[in-house]
Amino acid sequence: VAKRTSLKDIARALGISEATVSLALNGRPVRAETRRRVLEYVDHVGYTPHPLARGLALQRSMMVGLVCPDTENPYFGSLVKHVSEHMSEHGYSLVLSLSQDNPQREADILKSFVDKSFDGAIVMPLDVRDNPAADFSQFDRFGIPVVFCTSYYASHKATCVRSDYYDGAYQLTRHLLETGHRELWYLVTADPDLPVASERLRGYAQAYRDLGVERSDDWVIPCDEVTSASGYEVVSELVASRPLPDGILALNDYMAFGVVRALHEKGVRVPDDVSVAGYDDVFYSRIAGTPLTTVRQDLDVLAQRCVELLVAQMRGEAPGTDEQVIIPSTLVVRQTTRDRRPG
Amino acid sequence: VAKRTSLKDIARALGISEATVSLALNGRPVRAETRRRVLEYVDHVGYTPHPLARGLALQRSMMVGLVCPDTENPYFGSLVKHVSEHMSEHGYSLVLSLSQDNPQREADILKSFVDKSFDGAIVMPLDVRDNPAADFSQFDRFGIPVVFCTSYYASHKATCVRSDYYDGAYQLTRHLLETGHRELWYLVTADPDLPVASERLRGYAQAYRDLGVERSDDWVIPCDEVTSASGYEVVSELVASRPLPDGILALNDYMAFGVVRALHEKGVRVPDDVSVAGYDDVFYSRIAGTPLTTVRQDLDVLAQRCVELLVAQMRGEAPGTDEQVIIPSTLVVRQTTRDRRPG
DNA sequence: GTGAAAGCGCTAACAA
DNA sequence: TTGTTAGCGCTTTCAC
Repeated sequence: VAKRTSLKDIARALGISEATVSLALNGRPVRAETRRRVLEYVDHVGYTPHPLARGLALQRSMMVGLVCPDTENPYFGSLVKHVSEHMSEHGYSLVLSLSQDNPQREADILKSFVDKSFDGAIVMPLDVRDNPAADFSQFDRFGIPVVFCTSYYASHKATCVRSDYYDGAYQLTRHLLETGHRELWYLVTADPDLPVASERLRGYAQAYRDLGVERSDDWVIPCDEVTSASGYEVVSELVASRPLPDGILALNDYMAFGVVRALHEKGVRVPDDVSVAGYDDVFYSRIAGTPLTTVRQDLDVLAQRCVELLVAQMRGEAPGTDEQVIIPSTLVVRQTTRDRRPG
Repeated sequence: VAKRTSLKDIARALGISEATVSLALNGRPVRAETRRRVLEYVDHVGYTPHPLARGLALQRSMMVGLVCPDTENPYFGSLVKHVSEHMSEHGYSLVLSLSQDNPQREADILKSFVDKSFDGAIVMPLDVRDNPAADFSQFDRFGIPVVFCTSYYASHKATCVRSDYYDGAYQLTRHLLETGHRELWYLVTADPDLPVASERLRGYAQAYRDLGVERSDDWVIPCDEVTSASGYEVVSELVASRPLPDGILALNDYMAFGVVRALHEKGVRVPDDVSVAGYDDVFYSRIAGTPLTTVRQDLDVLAQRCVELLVAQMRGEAPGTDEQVIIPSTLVVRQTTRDRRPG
C-alpha cells in the first residue's frame, strides 16, 4: 500500500517549488526546460493530481450527478449509457443515483448532490406533475446547474431536453389514419395532463383534425401504470366489453408488448385484426416475435444535448434558462400495424 | 450563488473553535451542552460537511467506481440498479463508467479509478480471457480494493461474485433430458474456454453423463458474438444444413430471442418442433410472445454480496482474497420448451 | 472538554 | 520565470 506521489515529492525530486510544478503541469508560463523536466518526471513516476485536493482548491469537483428512475428499464438504461459516454468525453465523472419511482427519493438525491458540491446535475424526472418534495431553490442558492432530461417540472425553471412527443404521436397517428385506421385507442397515464401524455395526445388529436377524421374522447384510456402488466390488464378487460378498434397505441413499447400479449390470448390477431404501436423503439422492439411499430427517440443526441448544455452552464459559458430543447422523433413502421384501406 | 456554510462559520457563530464543532459532529467527547448547541445550529442552517475537504483530510472519498460493459443491455442495467441500491445503503456514491466491449477502455477506466483515489471498485469484466491492458498491480500498489462481478480475470487475485453457471446449465440440461430431449445444441462464445461458456458447458456435459445420454461435441456451437443477431444468423444457417435437434440452448436470453426468430422464419415451430432456452431471465423473457424458458440469476443478492465484500475490504475489516462467491441459479420453465417424451 | 496548530494536496496571488 | 505564502474545509494530535 504505497502512498501516491504528490506535487511536493516532485518538487523535492527536481529541486524546484511545488508552485512551479503546478504551473508547468497546467500549461502556464514556465521556462521550456523546466516544463520538459517536470513532464518527463511526471511521466516517469506516473503522477496524477489528487482530484479531491484539486477540487477543493479549485472549488470544482468535475463530478456531475445523474438522477435516474431505474436503469433496469432499458429506456433509461440506454439513456444512461449515452449520458455517460458524452459526459466522459467532457472529462466529468458521472455519479449515478436511482429515484426508483419515489418522488421523495428523487428529492433527497437532488439535495444530496447539492450537499456534495457536485458541479451539476442531470435529472430524469419521475412521472409526476411536479415534485413538491424537491426543493429546487437549493440549486439556485448554491449555483449548481441542473438540466432536465426527457421531461421537466413546471415549478422549476431549468433547461429541459426532450424528444418531440407531439410530433412523434402526430406522425404515428397520421400514418395510421392514412392507411385506413379510424378508431385508435390511446393508452395513457392516469393523469392525462402529465407532459409525457399530454404532448402525445395533442399530436394524436391534431392528426385526426388535419385529416378530418372523427374522434371520440372515449378512445383515450387512462391507465394506473405505464407498464407491460398494465397494458395487458387494461386491454384484456376492454376487449371483453367493447367492440375491437382498428388500432391501439401505447405510451411506450413495454406497454405495447403487454397489449399484444393480451390480444394474442384473446385470440385477436396482430396486425390482422388490430394494429398495435408503441413508443421509444427500445432494443427489444426490433427483435420481438412480431417486430413492433413504434416511434424512435434519438436518445444519443438527446443525451448529447443535455450534456452540452450542462457543460456550458458549468463552465459559466451559458446562463441557465428554462428553454426547452426538442429533439425530433421518427416513425418506425414494423409489423404490428398493417394497411387497412379497403381493396 | 451563496457560499456554503463551513465549520468556521459555525464556530464563529457559536463562539467556539472549529475543532470543537468537528468533534461534536463526529460524536466525540464534548460537553453535552456544547453538542446540543452545535447540533441545533447545524440543523438550523442545514450544514453538511464538504465531502472533498473531508475526503482529503480523511484520505477516503466515499466513492466507488463501477466498470460496466453497457447499461443498454438490460442484464447489466439490472445489475447496475442493484449495485447502486446496495451501495447507497452503505453511504457510498457510485461513479459509473462504461467499458463498451473494449478491453482497452476497461483498463483505462480502471486506472482512472486508481488515479482518482476512489475507495474501491467493482468490475463487471468483458468477455475476454484476460485483459492484458489492465494493470491490476496498480490496485494492489495503492491499496484500492476491487471486487469482480459476474466473472473474473485469472491474472488477478481479487474476490469474484458470480452466479452458479455450472449448476444453472446443469439444471436446465437435466430438465430437458428428463423430458425426453436428446440432441441439444449449445450456442456459446467463439472461445468456449471463457468462464461464461466453460462453466455452462461443464454443467451441460455433466447432465448428459449423469443421465447416461450420449452426446456429440458437434452440438457445441461457437458463435462469434453473443447477441440476438448472432443467434439468429447461426441458427438460420444451421437449420439449412443439419437435421433439426430437439432443443437449442443459448448463452443468454438475447441470443435465444434471435434463435426463436430464426426458427420462426424457417417455419419451425417453438416449442412444437424444437425447444429453445436462454439464460439470465431478463425482464423481457417473461413477456415475450412465447415466454422464454431460461435460468434466473439472482442479480439482487449477487450485487448485494459484491457490495458487502467490497465495503468490508474498504473498511479494512476483511482482507482481499481471491475467493469465488457463487450465487445459486434457478431454472425457470416457460413456454419455449415442451415435454418430448413419447406417449 | 476545548482551543491552537499542523496537515491532507492542490492552486492562486503576490513578491522576488 | 520562479519561490513564498495563504487558503480551499475538514480532522486530528497535543497542550491547556
